[in-house]
Amino acid sequence: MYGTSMKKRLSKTDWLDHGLRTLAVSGANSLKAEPLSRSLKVSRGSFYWHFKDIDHFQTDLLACWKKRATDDIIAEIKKIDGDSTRLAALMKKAMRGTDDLERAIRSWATENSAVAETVSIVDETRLAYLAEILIAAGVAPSQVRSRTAFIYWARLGQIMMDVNKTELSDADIEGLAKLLQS
Amino acid sequence: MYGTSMKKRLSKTDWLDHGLRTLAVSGANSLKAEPLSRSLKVSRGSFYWHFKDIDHFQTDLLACWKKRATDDIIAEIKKIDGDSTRLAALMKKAMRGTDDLERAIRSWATENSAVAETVSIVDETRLAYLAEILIAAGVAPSQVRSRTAFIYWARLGQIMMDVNKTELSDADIEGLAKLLQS
DNA sequence: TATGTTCCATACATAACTGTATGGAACATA
DNA sequence: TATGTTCCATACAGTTATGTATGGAACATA
Repeated sequence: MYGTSMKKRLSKTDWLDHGLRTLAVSGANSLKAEPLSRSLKVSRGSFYWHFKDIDHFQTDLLACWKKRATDDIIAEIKKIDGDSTRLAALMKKAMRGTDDLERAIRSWATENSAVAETVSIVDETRLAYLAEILIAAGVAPSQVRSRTAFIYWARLGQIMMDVNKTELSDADIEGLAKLLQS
Repeated sequence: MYGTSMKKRLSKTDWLDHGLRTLAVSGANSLKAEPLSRSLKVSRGSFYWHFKDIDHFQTDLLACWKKRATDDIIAEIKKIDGDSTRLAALMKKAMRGTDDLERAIRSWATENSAVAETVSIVDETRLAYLAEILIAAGVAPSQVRSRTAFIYWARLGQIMMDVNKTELSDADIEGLAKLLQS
């Protein structure tokens, strides 16, 4: 039992999971029937049984990511009561490390308008959540919109930078958070 | 005399200019000999006369962008004396609008390590420039690194967002700049 | 206008991927 | 174990790209 599972036959979900992994690791250019089949050690017959064509596969994949991203936000919102209302706490969790899948999705969105559309919707959800945090932190209403955008952009940009040479320390984040909620 | 120039024969520079335009408009996936030749209304014979192969073309294209990006920074630095030393002034110029070429380059870098390498170098140059601005603005040395990174990330993230639904007003930027140089 | 250089068209061989059609294997269940 | 359903392999046709080889057009200059 080496590798990832020893199942003989694949489900649609198997394909989509593998698709998301591939997207994160190799980018949207690798979302093709032939290479995907190879890496799953099956023929394209399997792919074309589960999906009508590449477009449908990518559409399903995108929906899969959207649901996942949205669920994550909802889970975060449910935790808003104690600690996480503080901006610094959120930033210490979110403003660090890499996110290959997010980065790949962003890159994909640059060349695919359907992806861009979905990404835009997810952005709205996240921005709304972040705005709530700022409001709860007591940021003046007139400042909420711009600061929310600024923080969100910053995380995005951080994700797009290849290596994170500039890892933020706790003190760094506390300093920034203090500014941004003043 | 319609369209872009009526020259009969193309130079290497013509090809590279067209490459950068294509990159900005259609993304790195369109940097292929066949489509590029089509849109220039010549055969691939022209392409393969000027460039050994696709890799060499892309390498030249990347060098072209790097030089341009670096020159831009140098030009900015030369202007540091009056107005531009103020962070707000810089942000009013830089933190607005779209930048399709930059966005396409970033997306490209996600899937091509050579591109990522070059982008990383350009990032360093820009970050160093931005840090100078913050220092000149009187930001405490201990805060310079994290705030520089934060601002740079924010511009990057802004570029990666498809439409700029959240355009910053002068007041927004002045507010943010005031925070970030305090 | 003759000539060498620069640039391009065309034809060919090769590779990777798409999508379809068809037969058959694997599986669950009666 | 018989049977219908689910899943996959294989073979084929078509598309789009790469890179090379070769001949010839366009150009500058003597």
